[in-house]
This record gives sequence, structure tokens and C-alpha cells, in this order.
Amino acid sequence: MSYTNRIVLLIDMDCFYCQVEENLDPNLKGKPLAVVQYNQWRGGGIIAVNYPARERGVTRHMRGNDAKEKCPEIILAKVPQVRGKADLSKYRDAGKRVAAVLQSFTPLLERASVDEAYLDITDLVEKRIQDQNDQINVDSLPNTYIVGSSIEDFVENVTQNKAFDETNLKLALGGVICEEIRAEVFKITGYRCSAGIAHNKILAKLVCGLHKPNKQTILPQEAVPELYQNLRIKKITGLGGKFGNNVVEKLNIEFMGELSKFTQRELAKHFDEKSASFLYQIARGIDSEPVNTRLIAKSIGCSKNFPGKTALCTKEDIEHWLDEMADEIFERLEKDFEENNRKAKQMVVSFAQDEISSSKTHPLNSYEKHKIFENAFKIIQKNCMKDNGSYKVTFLGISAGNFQDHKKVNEITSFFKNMENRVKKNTSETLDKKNSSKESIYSNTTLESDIDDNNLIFYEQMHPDSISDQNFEVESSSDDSISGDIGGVLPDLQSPKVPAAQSFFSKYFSGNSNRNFNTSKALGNNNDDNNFEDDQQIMDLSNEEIENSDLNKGIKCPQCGKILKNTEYQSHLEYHFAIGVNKDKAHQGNINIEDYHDKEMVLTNEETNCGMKCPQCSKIVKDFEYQSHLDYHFAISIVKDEAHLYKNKPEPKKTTSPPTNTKTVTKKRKKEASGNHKPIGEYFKNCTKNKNQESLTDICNECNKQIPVSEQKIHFDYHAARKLHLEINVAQRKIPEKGQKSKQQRTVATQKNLMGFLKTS
DNA sequence: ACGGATTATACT
DNA sequence: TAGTATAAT
Repeated sequence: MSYTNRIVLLIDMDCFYCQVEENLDPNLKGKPLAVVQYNQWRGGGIIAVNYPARERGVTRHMRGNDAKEKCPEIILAKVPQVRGKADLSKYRDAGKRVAAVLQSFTPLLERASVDEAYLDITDLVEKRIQDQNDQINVDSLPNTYIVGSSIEDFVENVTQNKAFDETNLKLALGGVICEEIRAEVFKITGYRCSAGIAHNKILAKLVCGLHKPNKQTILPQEAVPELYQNLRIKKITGLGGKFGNNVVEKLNIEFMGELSKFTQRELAKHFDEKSASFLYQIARGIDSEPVNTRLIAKSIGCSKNFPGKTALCTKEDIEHWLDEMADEIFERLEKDFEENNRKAKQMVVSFAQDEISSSKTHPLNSYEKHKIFENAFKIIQKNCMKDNGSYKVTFLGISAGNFQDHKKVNEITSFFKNMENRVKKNTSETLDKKNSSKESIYSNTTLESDIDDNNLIFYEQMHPDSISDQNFEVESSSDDSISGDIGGVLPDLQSPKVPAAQSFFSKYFSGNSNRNFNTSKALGNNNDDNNFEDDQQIMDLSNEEIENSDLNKGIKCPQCGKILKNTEYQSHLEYHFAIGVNKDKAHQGNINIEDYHDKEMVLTNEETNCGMKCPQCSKIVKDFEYQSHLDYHFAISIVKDEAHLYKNKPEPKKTTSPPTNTKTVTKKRKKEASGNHKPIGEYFKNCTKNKNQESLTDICNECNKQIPVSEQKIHFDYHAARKLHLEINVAQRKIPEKGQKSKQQRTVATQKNLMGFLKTS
């Protein structure tokens, strides 16, 4: 009986793309409409047809011209074209709005595609029974069909016979809830949908298609045999392709009804164990696949075909399209980062030449257009370039995946802040506070500035599950709330015997500091003037590897198309970036990226004798400046990484400078060499310092780098923080991804994603 | 040489 | 793991 335990819905938007267009232009409503995808060829490819057009015989598989022939008055809405490719973002956003409504009913939602979602509403149904809120009549199922019986019979059956037939009562209640869900979807989004209600995903999906549009269908389990009676094998999800054909051929059957005649052993003669089992079960209407709780995609990609004569043959062709695609991916990844607080760690470049297609993976270390482009291009060049330098590429694609949660700076910052307070609290009798707060840049009693507070508030609003207020409540006295890896560390940190002269990181690490993190990025900021950015750069220990791109003679700027000398390339990109960030931060008026750029120019013009080659920018840097130079890159990468954080941020309560018009700032930037910039410049203080000051260095046994003695503690802290950061991430990820999430976790995930959604709408 | 663009998953 | 094949919308 367990296979009838669940109540599963499949909700499918009716001709979704058409509805999106109709809602955007209500004039279209009621008229025959199809959505076509660019392509000049024969009027474009149809990807959606509304019902008035279907009535006139228009189908998908037709080209736009065919549709016009069938139905001269048809309106063909074109998918917008961006960068020479179809731009589907309109429909993606619409799908997200629908998903948000669905999610308000249950977090057990699996987004199957842009216009389809499975919901497990077992809990909702059972709650209604518990609350005795389970009265049903035909009026509560106004748009519902039942497979194998009339509504009237079905309702009568479940109302008269409750105890006898509880599974059908649940289905009926599922139907009622589904009516409510669909009504809500329409109310909020204006979109209509159809639905299937059954005990599992495959059956829900199957019956959803029986009555469309704007209707829903319930499948009582006992109606499965008659439904299967003359149902083609390929109608079942998973049997629509080659495997289904195999089943038909090997078993010499046509309909699902015939499949149940085979024993599992007989099936096992023809198919592997898994397939045999699947067939045996689905033949009886059994499918135990859970509704996975996922509403965001696991990968983000774009691709394009270049069929036949349109195949890409020259380097320039390839470059052009890869450039466009890198742009698109970049844009979508950034948006995704803002919405979902995660970063893709891997990219896959796909291509096809002749008949064969292939794909190569490449690490994705940072969201930078030119890197995405260059890596993709290198892969294509290596795999597709013929001896004579030509190509014949018929398909190109870039996708990004392997997402990992990005622990935001503020979480970590507040974590350490709390931690530090804790240490100080515990040691207040024995410690000279003034001293200790100067020992480590983390122990910053002035950290609670307006800006920082706002950031925290803002963050916590966006992410109610932030570790600072949940998993790492350091002010609480119990250790047991702390998860595994971290748990062992905390008692040490909390112990009241931290020597005043040591930062707590140093203390933490003094015992086990022989791990090599293989990083070259550390920030040696040794001044007392701690501000928010200081914490940020230390705390965000992005694990991107340094990419040592072999630079060509001239490089095309992906932003403005200019051809640049390789020595200028980095600076040039920084320049573009500076403009972008400046825009974003202009209203805050407390950061001016020009400092970065100006500094870069200074370094560029330095004499380059007797130095080391920077693995980031390949510049030759004088030995004594090497560390600082790396720090510089680190700082840049942090700011880039977090650039989006400065968008949509609430204004500080105390505005130090009046809000500036974006355009003005951008223009101003070009004219003036430098304005009234402040905090960022602090990053580079010790560039100068180093020059004039000490040459005393020591080898760090974490990274084997030479570190000035005065910076060793800070450097040490960096490694400690990095390690802790990694551990936090690991601990976070131990939360099970799907299925068995606790209710609290599900709710949290819901809120988080909902917030992400709301932010964009 | 045409249903294009995405996404997911399972196998090896 | 990376790469490929398959399936679905």
C-alpha cells in the first residue's frame, strides 16, 4: 500500500510562452497566436501555439510560414533576440513567478522545467483530514476530471465510504487543494495551467495531459489498468525515446496494459536489472521517485546550432559567437549569484563538428567575461582547429555548473566578530583590552559602524538561515549546537587563557599549522585603521586559483572591443570594472575604485629589473613588492567578487557624502585623474610601507612564502581564517540536499529563495 | 542539413 | 571524474 501513500501533483502551464506574450500584450488574447524563434528560415521555428491557433490546425513542428498557410490570421510573436541568439529570459522570469506562488503552498516542489513543477502535497492533505477540514462536494472540484469515473460518482464514493477508501479521499482532497493552487497561480500571475493528481510523479504527469487547458485530472490507482489498456508505451515519461522503442520491439507489445503480463524475471532477460525493475513497477502504476525539492537549476548554459552551410569556419566566427555566449553566461551567472548566493565552479564547453559532438570541462574560478571567453576559445581551438587553421563547427555551447554556496562576507565577519567578543569577554579580567584590540585587525571594537550594522541587518533579512544567528550562536553557552568540524575548534577559542600578545587566530593555529593551503593571496594590512573593507578582504577567502593565461600579442577587450597590448590588458579590464563598480557604489560615496586603477598604473610603470613574475598578471614585480602586489590582486578580486553586494544595499543611516548621480560619476572619472577617495587607498598603504621599511622576512610554513616579520601575524590569521572558512562551508554543505530535509530547513530554503525571487520582481 | 535551446541524469 | 548519450520540454 505504500505506493499510494503520497499525493503528487504535476502542474503544467498551458502553452506557456503564448500566455506570457498574451499577458504582456492583452490585445493578443483570444486570437490565434504562436511564438516563433528568430530564424529567417521559413518564418522561424514555432515553440508554442495557443489554443485558438491549435483549433485551426496549427501545431508545433510547423514553421512560421506553414502556420500562416493554415491560419492566415495567426499572430506570430517573435522571441526577442539578444546577441544574435534567442533570449528566453522573459519566460524564465515568468516561470519563476509561478514557482514562487507554488512554493507558498509547499516547499516540496520540484521544478521540472520552465513551465512544469511537481508538488508533494501529502502533508497538506493529511493536515486537512486531521483538522477535519475534509468535506468535499462537486463544487469544490469545478475543473476536475476523474480517470474512469464521473466527478459525481467519485465524490459520492469518497464521501460515503471514507473509512473504506481513504486513498481516494486523499486524492480528492489533493484535487481540492490543487484547484486552490491553480486559482492562486492565476490570481497572482494571470497564467492558467493544467494539473495531474496521482500517487506518484509519472502518473501525475501522465494524466495531466488528459484534460487541457485549464483543467485538472485525478487518477485513482484502481483506474490504472483501464488507463493503460490502450496507452502507447511511449506516453510514459522515460519511455518516450530509444528505451521505450526497445521495450516495444523486444517484448513485441504496443500498450502499457500488455507490459504487466511480464514477470520481473522475464523482463530481466531483456533489460538490465534497474530497467527491468522500473518496467515491472510502472506497469503496475508504481513509481517511487520522490519529489525532489529543487527550484533552481543545477546548471546554467547557452548553446547554438550552426547547421549546414552556417557552420563556423573561421577563427573570427568562433571568437564572435563564443564572445556572445560568454556574455550571456556571465550575465546569467551574476544574476544567479544575486538570487541564489552561489557560485559555479565549473564550466563545460560543448561543440560539434561533422557528426560528432563533444564537451570539455574547465574550472571556473571567477565570474569574469574574458576568462570565460578565453578558456572556451582555447578549448575550441585545441579541439576543433584544423591543420590549416580553419574550422567547421556546427554547434557551440557553454554551460556553468557545480554550484557551491557562497558564504557571504558578512556572515563570516559577524561570526568572527562574535567570536572575538566572546574571547574578550572571557578574558576581560586578564587582558588589556586596548592592547588586544590592536593586536589583530579582527579585534575591532569600532567595527559596529553604521555601515556594518546595516550590512548585517540587510544580510539577515535576506538570509534568515545565516550562520551567524543560527549555527554559530557563540554567545550561547552550549557547545552542542555547533556542528562537527567546527565543534572541536570552539572550546579552544573560548578558553579564557588566550595570551594577550597573540591574536586568537594565531593561538588557534599554533598547534596545527603544517597544512599547506597553496595560496598566494594574503593581505598584509598592518595598520590600525580598521574598516569594513578590511574585514571583507580577509574574511572572504575565495579559493580561486591563479590563472596564468599566456597572453597573446594583442587582446580584444570583451567590453569595448578595443585591441590592447597584453601589458595593458589587465589594467584596461580593471578600468572597465572600475567604471562598473563606481556606478554601483556611487550613492555610497565611500569607495572609489580609481585607487585600484591608479595603483595598477604605478606598478605597470615600475622598473622591472630583478623581480619576480606575478602569476596573476605576468608582470615583473620587484622582490620586496611581490607580496604587496599579490595583495593588490587579492583586493581586486575580492571587490570584484563582492561587487554585487553594493547593489541594492540600504543606505547607511549616516550618509557621509550626498548621493551622487551615476552618470556624473562615470563622466567625472574620465576627466579627473583622481577625486576625493579614501578607504580603498588604505589597501595599499603598506606598498609604500614596504618600500621604505623592513626587508626582514620569514618563510610562512603554510604557503612557503616570504612574509615580512611585521606582517606575520596577519598573514597567519589569513591562513587560519581561510581554513575556518573552508570548514564552515563544509559543515554547511553537510545539510542533506534533497528529500530528507527537516521541515525547518525546508522553510528556510523557501524563504531564502523566495527573497531571491522577490528581489528581482 | 532543420525543432532550437536548455536542463537533467545515468552510464562508463 | 570527465565525457558521452539519452530524454524531456
